[in-house]
Amino acid sequence: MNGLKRTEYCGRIGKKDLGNPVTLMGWVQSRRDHGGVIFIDLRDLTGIVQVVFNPDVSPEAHRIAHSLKDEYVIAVNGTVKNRPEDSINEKIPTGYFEVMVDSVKILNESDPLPFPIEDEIDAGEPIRLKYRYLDLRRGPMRERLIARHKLMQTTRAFLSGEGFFEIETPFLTRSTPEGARDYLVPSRVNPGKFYALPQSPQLFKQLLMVAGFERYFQIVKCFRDEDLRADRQPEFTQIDIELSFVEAEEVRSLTEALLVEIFDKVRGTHLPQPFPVLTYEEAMRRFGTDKPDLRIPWELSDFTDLAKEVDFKVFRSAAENGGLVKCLNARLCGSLSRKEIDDLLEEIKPYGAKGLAWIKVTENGLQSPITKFLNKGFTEELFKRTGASSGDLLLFQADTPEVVNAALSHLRNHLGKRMLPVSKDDFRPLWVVNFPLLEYDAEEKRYVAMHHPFTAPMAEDIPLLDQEPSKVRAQSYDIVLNGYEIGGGSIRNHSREVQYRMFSLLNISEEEANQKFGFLLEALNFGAPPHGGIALGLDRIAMLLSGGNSIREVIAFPKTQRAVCLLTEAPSEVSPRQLQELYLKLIPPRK
RNA sequence: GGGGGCGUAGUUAAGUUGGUUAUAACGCCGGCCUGUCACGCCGGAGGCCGCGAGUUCGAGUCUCGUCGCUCCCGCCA
Repeated sequence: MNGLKRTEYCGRIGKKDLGNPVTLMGWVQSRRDHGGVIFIDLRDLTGIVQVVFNPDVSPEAHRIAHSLKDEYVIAVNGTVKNRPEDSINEKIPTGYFEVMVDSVKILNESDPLPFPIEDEIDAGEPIRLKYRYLDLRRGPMRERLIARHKLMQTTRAFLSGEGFFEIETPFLTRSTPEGARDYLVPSRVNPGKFYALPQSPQLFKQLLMVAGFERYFQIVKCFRDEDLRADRQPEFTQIDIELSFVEAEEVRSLTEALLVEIFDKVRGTHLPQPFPVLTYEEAMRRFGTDKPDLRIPWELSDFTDLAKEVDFKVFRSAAENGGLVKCLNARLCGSLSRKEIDDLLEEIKPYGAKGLAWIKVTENGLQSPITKFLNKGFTEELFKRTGASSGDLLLFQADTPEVVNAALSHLRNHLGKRMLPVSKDDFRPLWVVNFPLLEYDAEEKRYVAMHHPFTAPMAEDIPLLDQEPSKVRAQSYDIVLNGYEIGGGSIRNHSREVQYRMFSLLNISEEEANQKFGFLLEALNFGAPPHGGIALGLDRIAMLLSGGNSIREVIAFPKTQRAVCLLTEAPSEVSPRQLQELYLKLIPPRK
């Protein structure tokens, strides 16, 4: 840069600089050439300031300014001046000042851009991802990544202050059964063997508890080779926490304090404590989901008992065959037209819904195609259980419990966000606790762990492990915010016996358990303290903090839904030589 | 694995019942302009209508297939 030294940032030019010489460096945001005087908005990390090239002040600088184009990188020397009174720009923080340029140096040129560097942009996501380094020059992207930085720094400061140690764990580790599909890494020095990238540092953090660190945390990448969603990337970041000598309540109150601190420090939002705590059973009953969005003040009510008595076949057969009949009271949605209500069925078909029964509550009574089937007892209870009043819309599902809950909770979210003033500045956290320890996997014909296989059952449910495994509740907890699961954890099994019982319920023999998890099981034999922890989804928290709809917006270099990086074009083919070194041979994909 | 939406200049979009040379805005290139800040004015270039078949005298438009992006279901302990 020929010994040039920047003396101030563009966004920080102010009264203090008036009359002083400054050297600024940055990018050409825009050029306004009046034939005579030329204005440039110069941008750096901190903002923009107008720099002025006047041929009467410096003919040489003015000549160079003619050749400047968008996103050229330049250094300017000049003097800070007040703008003429009629030229003040109130829209930018430096709008009262400008820099009259004496000399300018072009540090680098730029090709014409694929899209403009502006806050509001209408370019599509693919082009933004291909040129992510340009997309990240835009103010909103910069702010989101800076907020993410603050989130990480706040977390580190808070947890360090609480006596936690940040300890790294391996990325090249062993593949274990259960859970998500692993990303595998072939080992060159061990032909035919593979590492797996961790789905989470779960086992290592438990080993750190056995090692006596008592309080561990890590901000760490995790890898899961599963299909992507707006809130799911194949590599994502967790705030991973584990503590010894604690029970669930302590992990929860620590997590609450951390989240309160994060929301305060990063966006100045106060989260009221304590967070509500719902059992899994209660969440499913009242909201039909284990991650309800509490910004929507609607609940479900159960009519399965009464449905057995009514003359409406859809209701009665569901109720008699182990299904559920539930109702969502979409308050004040009675204004929806017949067609709008019919269209709702399309919304819930993906969840297996086959129909949608509805009742409008009007001042003149109930209006519905199904009231003629309902007996008096049913309609009386209708008001009691749903709290319905005039103007409300009651939506019914009668089907298997899974379909009923999925469909109604989707309608609750869908209609709630459409009909209610649900704000992204409104944050409603809650805990959902005591999930079932196990769920039956019909495909594999065995139980699988709902959280993970190291989760401890609730002490009072241990007797049920043999008779009714599906009724056993876990000492587990999810933290939910505005309909997103932003974290989950549990108290772990520190007893080797209980851990073996868990494996046997999962249909994993003692021999297999020893082979695959032997290192953990053995560690439990050497004075493992009672311990538990939680993992928070940093990307999702960052997304919610910045009001986004996708975690891609808070990840510097995210992947597309096909798990491709449009910037680097990863994944890519590799050379035959690389494959040979790894003793790998490709099999063409089945058609 | 399945369902929905989208794919047309560099970018974002329009494009009628299938019909002449595929439009517009921004951007880009050239010229003019000494107080603009979405600067303004004049002129110009720029197209594999995602790709491939098919129907048709004729396809951006209709059909089938395929690829890509996206949202969702399954999947994600």
